[in-house]
Amino acid sequence: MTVTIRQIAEKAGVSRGTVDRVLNGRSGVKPEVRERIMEIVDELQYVPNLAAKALAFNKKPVRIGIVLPPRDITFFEQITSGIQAAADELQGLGIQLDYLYADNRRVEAGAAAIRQLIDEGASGILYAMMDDDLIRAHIDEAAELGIPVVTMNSDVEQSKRICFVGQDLKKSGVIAAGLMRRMLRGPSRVLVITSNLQFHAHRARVSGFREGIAGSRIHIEAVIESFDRYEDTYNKVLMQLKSDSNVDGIYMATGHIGGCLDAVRNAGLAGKLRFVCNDIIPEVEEGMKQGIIDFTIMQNPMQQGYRSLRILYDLLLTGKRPDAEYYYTETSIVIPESL
Amino acid sequence: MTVTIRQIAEKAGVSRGTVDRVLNGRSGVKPEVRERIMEIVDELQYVPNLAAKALAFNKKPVRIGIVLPPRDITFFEQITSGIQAAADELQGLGIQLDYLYADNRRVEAGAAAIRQLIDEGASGILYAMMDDDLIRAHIDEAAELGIPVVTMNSDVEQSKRICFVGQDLKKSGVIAAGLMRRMLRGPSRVLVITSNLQFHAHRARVSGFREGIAGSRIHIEAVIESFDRYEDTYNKVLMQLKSDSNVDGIYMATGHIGGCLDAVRNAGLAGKLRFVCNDIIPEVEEGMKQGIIDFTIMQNPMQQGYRSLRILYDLLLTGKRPDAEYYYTETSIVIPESL
DNA sequence: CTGAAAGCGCTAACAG
DNA sequence: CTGTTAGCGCTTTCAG
Repeated sequence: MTVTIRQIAEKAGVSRGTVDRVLNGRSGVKPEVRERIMEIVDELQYVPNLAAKALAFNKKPVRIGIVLPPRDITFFEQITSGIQAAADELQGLGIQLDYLYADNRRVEAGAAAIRQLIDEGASGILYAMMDDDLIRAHIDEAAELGIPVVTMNSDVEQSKRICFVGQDLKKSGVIAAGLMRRMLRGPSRVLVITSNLQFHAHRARVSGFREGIAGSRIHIEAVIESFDRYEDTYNKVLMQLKSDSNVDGIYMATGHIGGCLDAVRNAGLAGKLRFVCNDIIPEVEEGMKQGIIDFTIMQNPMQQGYRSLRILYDLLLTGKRPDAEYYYTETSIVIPESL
Repeated sequence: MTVTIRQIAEKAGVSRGTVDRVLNGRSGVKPEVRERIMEIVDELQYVPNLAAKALAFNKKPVRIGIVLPPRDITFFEQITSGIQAAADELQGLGIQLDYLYADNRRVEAGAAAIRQLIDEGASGILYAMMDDDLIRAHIDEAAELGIPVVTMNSDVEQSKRICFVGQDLKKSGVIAAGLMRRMLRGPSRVLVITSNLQFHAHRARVSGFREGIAGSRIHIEAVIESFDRYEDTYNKVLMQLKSDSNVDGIYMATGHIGGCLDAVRNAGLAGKLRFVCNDIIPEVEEGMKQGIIDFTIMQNPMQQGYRSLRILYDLLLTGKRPDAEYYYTETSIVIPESL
């Protein structure tokens, strides 16, 4: 028989109201009573009934605020669809979602969104935008007020967020190396392209790649910093390919994929060198179809959205704290046939 | 404002009991009243509240029976863990799970399990065992009694099961071909190994592979039927490898992977030919570590378990019918680094 | 064929 | 500090 709050109350000789107070850490219970109740709870292995809880919450649903970049950024659509999937499952289980879209190039916009959610009395926040001191301060403020914040997709480091859900950048670098090793079996030279080595996040993939090729006969010819711009990427890669005729592969860790592909095309090397990159955007699909890109490595963005919301829900409704500070979503190897 | 059963009742001038009867298709409501209520339901876009429903069901939980092969088959552990994950989320939401482990080599055992669940009054059944006429008959019987059956992992074709959740065999063959193409760029010959071409399920991967290599310079040297046995596999593959010195790759569609790996080893070809197989079992991990196997293709078995239970839950508790007859779980490409 | 009422387990507001 | 009570929305039994 499943144990209820009422049984605990009877066994402890108190009312269920009191048990509820103890269970939810509300103040106003004599310490000794609290302790006795806790003992009984442990002993009976009480597990709260979700349906009952959710139903009771229906009067005043738990509000979860979601801060996202503008809707037109396609990458986030997938994340949003994951959030939506979780929301569908959680439909009618005592929550209400408030979406806030903020300009992701202005930190003030992100901060303002958090502020707004705090003011409106949100119970939890899902934040998927850039890292910055101002943002950090706002997240910490929410945390102080007891509003848990989950960062998603890109972390806000050193903040009081409850956990981060996103990709394992280093792992994707290691996988890229594994793929290269399978395609380039003899002594060979590869180019690694990244945005900006000053950022930890960008270095992670490159260092994973380095680790991954250790012990193989693959040599990194150069690491090119492209700063995410088409021009820089195109020019630097093209120059390298022209000056150096023995490049066997390219690992595009981060940066402007279009610029890189064009450089390969104009160097007349399309399909002649092995090419591994990340994520799937139209340019990548195109490049795969043309046989320029061999593999792309994906971080299940749907899963990111799904997990983030679930974590917040579980914390808010069942009190279950996330079991880790970092939740890495599945890293998968993709070829067009596997989509 | 969310609309409730009570509002519908008021608007229709009846009691909530009557609305409930209509909503759940129970008999004993005058046709005209039923119709009027249905109209209002549509008009108001009524969505039942899950928490309330689940809570009410708590008196007499919906019982879902799960028929699985014996616990010691490791492959099924992953499926079970997926079922468990769904069960955890559904904890306290009005269901109760009954696991039944049956000998998967005896159809009578599977049939008896279904019979038992029917007799014990299960509301839904998850079936993950072999296909057979006797099984089909039992599934159909359950279906007639209004007990939905979901087949998982391997389908029971032409039965009245509500849907099937499993892998897309053909797709995995196509992916295998895509991987081979990326590793074997020149004219090359591959061996395809399968269990038994008489079965549709086994032919599917092979035909997917054939499709996938179309237009490439890969040629299928031979399709070997191994009948899942170590001996057959070992002997046939070894013989082929010895008699034929120009095999560049092996696609192990189904069969005894251990036998095949040993044949490759003893032919002195470990690491010298490209090798793609399916799933991940200890032998495969070993083969990957030794550099014999390049890629393995996986069908997320956890997802199978998770989805299956969710589908049954949604059907039973919210009345949402599965949107498709076939649910294919994600097919993913795996190398050791990506695990 | 239909209505009324009790109850699923928990929360919250109000007394005391 | 603690007990009581009235719901949350739906199902189910018992009358009528």
